[in-house]
Amino acid sequence: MNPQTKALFTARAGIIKAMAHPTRLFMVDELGRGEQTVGRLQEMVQADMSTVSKHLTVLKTAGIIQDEKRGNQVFYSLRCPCVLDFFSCVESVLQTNATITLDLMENRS
Amino acid sequence: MNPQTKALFTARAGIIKAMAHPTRLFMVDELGRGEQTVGRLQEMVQADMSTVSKHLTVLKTAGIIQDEKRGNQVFYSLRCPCVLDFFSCVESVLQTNATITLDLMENRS
DNA sequence: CACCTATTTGGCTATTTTGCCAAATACGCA
DNA sequence: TGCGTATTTGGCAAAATAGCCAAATAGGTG
Repeated sequence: MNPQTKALFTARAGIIKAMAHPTRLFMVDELGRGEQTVGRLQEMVQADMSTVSKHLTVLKTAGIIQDEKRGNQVFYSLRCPCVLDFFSCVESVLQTNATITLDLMENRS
Repeated sequence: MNPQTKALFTARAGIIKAMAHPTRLFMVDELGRGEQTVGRLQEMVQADMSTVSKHLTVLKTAGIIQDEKRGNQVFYSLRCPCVLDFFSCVESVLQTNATITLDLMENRS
């Protein structure tokens, strides 16, 4: 990998890494249904408010979500909704994994 | 997040996390062009053979790639080629990020 | 079997990531 | 200005990840 290729894949991996956490993935999924405040998201994921805020910062820094302050609160929304497309592939990988697991349990190929 | 939802998103994040590394992402991209041996991949990424092997194990454990031993060597290939679809969205996020950056530099909205 | 090539595994340190608490900041309102 | 609510930031300890070396394993061949 030459330096440019490496830089390219590091940048790409950065986007993916931002989604690579259960809480952040959940929030992306949730934001796919529309904007939410930090407080609402915190209720849903049941973690410390500061933890939620930091996760949101990670997603925002990656360019996946954006924020808008309105009055007292901050509304987050997806900036690139195409990230929702990840889910269908992820599901199919999980599906395949599950199928193989069953095959093994039942002594099939 | 109830326990089941949490388990679901942890599983989903696991797949994504496996791709969230420059070297692994590069290898997935490369495998999108066809199977490769560990040695060939190592030449391309220029890392220690054991490092490459471990990265491949991560991808394999996640169910993204599969291996097949033929004679002396091990051939890896994509198990779920849909992961290649990630790239187009990732590119569009990077593109959007770059655009915004330019806007900022030029004092536009 | 002895040797060579290809790959994986064990082990260890350095680095990064998480998540909590406490403190700071921002905003609206009396 | 002082107070209450919403959110971010600083700091830190625990956990997870990355990458290297050395050693082990597996296959092929003379």
